[in-house]
Amino acid sequence: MSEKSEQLKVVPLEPETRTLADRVCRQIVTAIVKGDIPPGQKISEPELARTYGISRGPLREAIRRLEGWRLVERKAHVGARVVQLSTRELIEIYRVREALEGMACRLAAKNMTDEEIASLKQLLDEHEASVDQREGRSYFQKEGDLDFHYRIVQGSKNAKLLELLGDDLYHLVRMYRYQFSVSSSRPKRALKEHRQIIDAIESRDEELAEMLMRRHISAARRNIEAKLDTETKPEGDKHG
Amino acid sequence: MSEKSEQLKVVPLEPETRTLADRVCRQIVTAIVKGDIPPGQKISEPELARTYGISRGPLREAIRRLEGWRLVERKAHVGARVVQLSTRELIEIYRVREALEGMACRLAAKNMTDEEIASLKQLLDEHEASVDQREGRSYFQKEGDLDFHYRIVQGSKNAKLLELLGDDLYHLVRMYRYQFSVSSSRPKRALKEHRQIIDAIESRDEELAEMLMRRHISAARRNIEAKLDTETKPEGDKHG
DNA sequence: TCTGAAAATATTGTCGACAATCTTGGTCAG
DNA sequence: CTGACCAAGATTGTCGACAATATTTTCAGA
Repeated sequence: MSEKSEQLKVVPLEPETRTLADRVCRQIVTAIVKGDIPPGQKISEPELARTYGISRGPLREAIRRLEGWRLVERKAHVGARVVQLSTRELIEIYRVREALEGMACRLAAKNMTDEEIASLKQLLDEHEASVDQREGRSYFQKEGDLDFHYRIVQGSKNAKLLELLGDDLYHLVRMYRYQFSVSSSRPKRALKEHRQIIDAIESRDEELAEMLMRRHISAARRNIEAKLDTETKPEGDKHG
Repeated sequence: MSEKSEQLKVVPLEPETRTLADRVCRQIVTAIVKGDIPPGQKISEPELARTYGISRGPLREAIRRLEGWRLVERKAHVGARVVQLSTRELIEIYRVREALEGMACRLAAKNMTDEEIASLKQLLDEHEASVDQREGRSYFQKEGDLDFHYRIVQGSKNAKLLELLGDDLYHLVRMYRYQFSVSSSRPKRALKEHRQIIDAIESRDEELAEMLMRRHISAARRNIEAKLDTETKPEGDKHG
């Protein structure tokens, strides 16, 4: 028996935990994103089923969902492996983000409510405080940045955009950040760009808002490209 | 050129027909897109299992995949229903297409090979012939148009873009076209825009290519919006 | 020792049955 | 007559077992 047996069933706090597959799916996502299940690792159905204490049925359902979110890749009669992001794929993702979030930002400039804008500006204030004191940096780098972007997408009031970015891409971006523990490498610069973006949204300048967001993401992509170049170049060709 | 003897069996013609779920999934997609299973209809697992002569296991796998592609919506302990596109969702999809295909077109201007460009121009010639003689119109309206767009996305050489557009969006667009049997309503105009786009790609003008594609899709969206307005306004409220 | 094939093993795909949950229809109180 | 409650039916979620396929191991021959 549990002490908290009186669960308020009206509003489920964690969305969709009504079935075993939902719960396990969430657990596996966390395990993959945080690196507990390393990329490239094979996912054994019997093993994971034992681990989580369920049958293979719901587990396969969960794995299927992860496959839809591109977190694992599956081949018939062979099995599932956690995706291993190549630099090429990472760049591709940022190109997609530039397109989708640019549009989201344009729509947000049109559709965001004044309350949402005010709340978002407040969030940036908190981020600034976190950046100033060093200990908060990791938060901003890992999750806070995505919080900002996520709110913009929500503000676009476009459910399809939210689906594509939230389900398909942000999981991968988070996984990448945990894996390579990539720092935004210039939190103050990023924060300044965030402020420019919210200012453009506040003045309802759709054109400028989209352009700033695209430049913001494009800069992040080029930053990654440059970092990867300097890491691979000095060592020269490897498979000689 | 070199003989293609090596590629005979390497690439399977029908992708992924090795398992029951794959085959049935494909069948159901066709049934849904063509309207044999009408939108909003409940999908009964036992019934469909009998229909296709398989067990509920592979069928659930297939349904789960359709859910990932947003062709059906599922609720726990209730079941799956074929999605019913609202006008709002359709407009949302076109906004996403504007963003993604605009980016795809920009990348295509950079990455498409001369052979791909030549082949695509030839495809447009065929489309023009089809438009001139009336009997070909339906082809151009239904599938040919998407052929053009699909090739642009392929030419972007961005696998993520291809995934998102091919898996998530084009199914829905096709379904919509079959359901409402919506004519492109101006095939000659669309064809002209297609030619402008491929010209921009050929001259490697990324900026122009993206802009033209965005205007092309944006025009299609506004065309739908206008058509829906004129259809709903004059007749007034229907469910009185 | 190395190569190749065939058996052995392990994993995934498929099936039928049972349990949990939702829906439907009917009954009874107000 | 209306509304709520309850029971019966149907559907989905879950489980364990069996079949089909891929991978590994073993062993014989060169």
